[in-house]
Amino acid sequence: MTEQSTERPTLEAVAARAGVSRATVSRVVNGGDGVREPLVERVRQAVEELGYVPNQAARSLVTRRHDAVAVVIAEPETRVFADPFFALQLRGISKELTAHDSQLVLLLTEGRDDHARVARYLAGGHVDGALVFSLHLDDPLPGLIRGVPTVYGGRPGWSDGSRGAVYVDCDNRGGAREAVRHLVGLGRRRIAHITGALDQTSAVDRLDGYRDVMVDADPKLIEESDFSPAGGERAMRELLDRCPDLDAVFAANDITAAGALRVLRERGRRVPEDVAVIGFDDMLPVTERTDPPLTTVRQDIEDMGRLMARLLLRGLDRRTPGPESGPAGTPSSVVLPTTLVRRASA
Amino acid sequence: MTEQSTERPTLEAVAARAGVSRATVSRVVNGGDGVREPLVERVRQAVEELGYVPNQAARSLVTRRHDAVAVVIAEPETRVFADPFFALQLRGISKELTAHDSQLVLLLTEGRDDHARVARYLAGGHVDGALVFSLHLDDPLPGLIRGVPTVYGGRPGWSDGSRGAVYVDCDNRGGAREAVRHLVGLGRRRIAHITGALDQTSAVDRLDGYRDVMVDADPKLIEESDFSPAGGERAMRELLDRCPDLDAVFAANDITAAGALRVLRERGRRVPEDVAVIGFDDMLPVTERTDPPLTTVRQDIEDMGRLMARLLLRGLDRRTPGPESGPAGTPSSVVLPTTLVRRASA
DNA sequence: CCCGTCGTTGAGAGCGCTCCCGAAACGTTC
DNA sequence: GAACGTTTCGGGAGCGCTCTCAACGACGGG
Repeated sequence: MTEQSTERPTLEAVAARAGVSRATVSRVVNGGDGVREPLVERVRQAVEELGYVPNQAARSLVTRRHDAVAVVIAEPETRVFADPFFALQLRGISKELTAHDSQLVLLLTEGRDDHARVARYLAGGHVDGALVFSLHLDDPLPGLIRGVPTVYGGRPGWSDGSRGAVYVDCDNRGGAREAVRHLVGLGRRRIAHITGALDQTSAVDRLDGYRDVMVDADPKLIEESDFSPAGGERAMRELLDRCPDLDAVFAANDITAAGALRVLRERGRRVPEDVAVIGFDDMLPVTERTDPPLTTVRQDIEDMGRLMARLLLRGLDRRTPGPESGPAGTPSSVVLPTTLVRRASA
Repeated sequence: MTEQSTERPTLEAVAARAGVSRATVSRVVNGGDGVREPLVERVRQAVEELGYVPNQAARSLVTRRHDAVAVVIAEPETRVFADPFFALQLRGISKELTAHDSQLVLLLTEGRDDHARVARYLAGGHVDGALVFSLHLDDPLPGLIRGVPTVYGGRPGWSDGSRGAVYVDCDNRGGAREAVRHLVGLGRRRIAHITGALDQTSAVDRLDGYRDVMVDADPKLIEESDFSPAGGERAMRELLDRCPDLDAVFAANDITAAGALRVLRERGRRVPEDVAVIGFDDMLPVTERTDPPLTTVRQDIEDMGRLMARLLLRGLDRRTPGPESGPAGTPSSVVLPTTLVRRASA
């Protein structure tokens, strides 16, 4: 490991070199308003020569800002690693934070009762805000988060109507409706649905969308699953046994659909001739590699991440100016549209 | 967004409440050595009552420690999201850091020339150390990192012999040897190899391992690829066209192997009867879902992450005690063993 | 009985920065 | 030309913490 470099220069050192006061250097470093041009130049040069970098610790000690936000991923392992969902979202978040010179502190919960640790960290005031992925109805985390501006990824599912929580989600219900309508448009009548894990609002919303179109659907056409490939396979087998006459399947996400496709092939059903299949998410590595390529409902996951970060940062900015900028400053939730991507499977 | 909570208590406040000095409270908060038991108790209670949490900024200002390490992922998008490699490694790192009360600051590079930003951040002394994934031979990042203890994920590939860099890697070469030997043991003679991206040491090492066993291999049996599913498909087609008599394939990783399997099926070759296939990594979501299930070389990715963090933290501890603990304190690189996991494909 | 020693506590300096405020320099206006 | 803004800059306090050092008893040995 490389050795620690020599002593880092301080504001004081820069001031001395530029022949000005600490205060002036500080002003220049923070934008340079109210400092005359020649001085600005002199200070800039001194900063350059000494390779000065502000000490963030000293800075946050007085400003009480940290230029850092926490990203909390409180999912059980399964989903996090089964599909690149979070990776994409992180990418979006990272881009937005970088653009605002903020750092990303990643908190992964380890096991069931690790929430307290995360809550304590957030309460400790080490970050300016938090982006929380907590899509499960029974998740205790939201209740534990106090005193930290928070934006949720996906509509949180607590019972008392998401009491003013800010979240970013995609139009799960609308997207599901569009998918099922498309199947109807193809002349399919026995359209099955493999649900996601119903302790997540996304799964519930997609099911609702399905029901919106299939108002008098045969309940036997609905099989509960869990967003996993194995779950998709299981559900597909179940459905085929129960309703051999089904002619279409709307799966709650792509990897579930991929599992369904495997079972359909195994059972000798042709896709899309015998059974049309539609997924959800449009995870490219999945949808483009299935056989046949998967028709699906696209949501722009990276964009959701970016938007979450933007909402949070905006809320943070709002609390700086003026005394009590009021609730007008708090941003509200956003629901992003989805689009149907037609490939070969439906 | 929830409102910021009220003013946080300071050391001073705790001291006042416990009727002791700031120094004593500090001692108790940091372990309590050299403070008599009754006082410790009184302070502990005051801390509890006020809900005191140390201000990390103030603390690092004087200690120059941050209890945070940066994780730098400088991969182009493709690989990061194609397989859950980094997600698993992050999990391992996170576990180890959590156990040492350190935070994880995630830095994703955005695009080609974002290295400077990362280098600047690391040089800024905001973190105690860095874990860097930079597996490409031409990556400028390692050269830019100065003055921050760093552990690399995967053997860095710079030309001048990894000048003392500390890294954690798996035994790519040995694992490849074992895989190819296994194929030989199955009686296969025309064993092809689909390489990974050869600007990464892991790909080079696996190729070397293949060559170790196939000392006089027909060069036509080696096809260069890039670790991607699409690349695997392309390479497999190429190989089948060039060497129709091949009876086995060792692919540089699992998703490449999955691509190869698709092409083999498409071309009517039975696996493993006509062509045996082995992958590398043992990414469960991939290997267990291919048809047939994939024989592969397992590396414990999460463990690699954990080990990287442990190495870094150990190096950090070493620099605290005594004046000049010397180079004996610097940890050295680790190469983890691999194991062959037999499934149906070979 | 005095003095050195040890263990325990508190006072105070200072980490590097921001920001308030007052001084200085420079117009502007009547 | 005096009185009064208006910038522009520096002085200095202080953010919350750690850590050195001195003070202070208690205690045992000479």
